[in-house]
Amino acid sequence: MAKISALEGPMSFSVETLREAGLRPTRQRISLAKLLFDGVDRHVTAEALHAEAQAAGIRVSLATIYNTLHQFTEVGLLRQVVVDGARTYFDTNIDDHHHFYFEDEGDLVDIPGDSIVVSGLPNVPAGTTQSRVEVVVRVKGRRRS
Amino acid sequence: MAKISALEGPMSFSVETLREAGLRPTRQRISLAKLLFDGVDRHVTAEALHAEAQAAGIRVSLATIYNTLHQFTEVGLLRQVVVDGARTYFDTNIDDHHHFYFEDEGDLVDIPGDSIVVSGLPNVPAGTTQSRVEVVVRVKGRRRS
DNA sequence: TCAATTATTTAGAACGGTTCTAAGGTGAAA
DNA sequence: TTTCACCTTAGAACCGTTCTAAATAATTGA
Repeated sequence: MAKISALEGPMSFSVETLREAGLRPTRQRISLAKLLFDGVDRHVTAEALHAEAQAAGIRVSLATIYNTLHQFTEVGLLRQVVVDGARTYFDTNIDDHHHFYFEDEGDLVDIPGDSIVVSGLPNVPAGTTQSRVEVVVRVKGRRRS
Repeated sequence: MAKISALEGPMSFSVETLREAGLRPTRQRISLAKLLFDGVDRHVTAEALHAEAQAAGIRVSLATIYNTLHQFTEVGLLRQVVVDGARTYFDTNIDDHHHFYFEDEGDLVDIPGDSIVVSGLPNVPAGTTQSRVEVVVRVKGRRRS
């Protein structure tokens, strides 16, 4: 109880964020939040986050990874991105922005929000509301590094 | 190229186009092509096309539906659209265009190609080539009919 | 503090769309 | 026709994801 503060890292995330979202700050959620919100925008799949947690010595089941990713998405801490039918990506950048998707590598990269402008958007049909506009720039080939 | 079936009879489309694409004009492929390229742009899932074929009295297995949809996609007769992690949509409209996706109904609708303009696209990383830009306008709620 | 209460985690089973397998069927060249 | 490469098929396998129900952990209240 008194040691929770020792788990908090140097970044902006705090256990208060979880409490405010109505989520109990459990060991698993705190550890995963630390991995995810380390200050750098990230795109993760459930499997990838699970592997990363294992490697970091965090004991957490795959079911909890899925639960946590969905709960974080529900409370607006993450955003789900669909670019590949085979798996689901979660993005720690929840601001308006778009993506490069590297088809050959299955890798997703942010395009800064103010660079792309979409104009000429039609009105949505009566009875519906626009929830968001997604632009994916699909890219083939291997990046030079 | 996109609207051949609207200009020619469905029979000549099927056989000629399949031959040119290097695909044998089998009973199954011809029947499915007739369903798909009837002159109206369509978005189908494998399961939906299978059900439609059954209803039309066409004997074809689900495996063949999948094979055929992929082969048609490879030769440029169809385009694959990813909007929902749970299933794959195939679009008979292969021209440049974008989509409305009705999240509550799982339904995909074309937005005419010339209405939306995307500007400010960044250059793709060195070593890669842009394969396509996809815009999906996600919509919530139920359309009034 | 320490039950009592409630939320969370978990292993493993189940699920659903898609792909694979290997055996039989079919189209086309000669 | 014969031949053979291509195609179709049923059913099994696959794989990411969700579900289940039992164990565990966080919180509440006295």
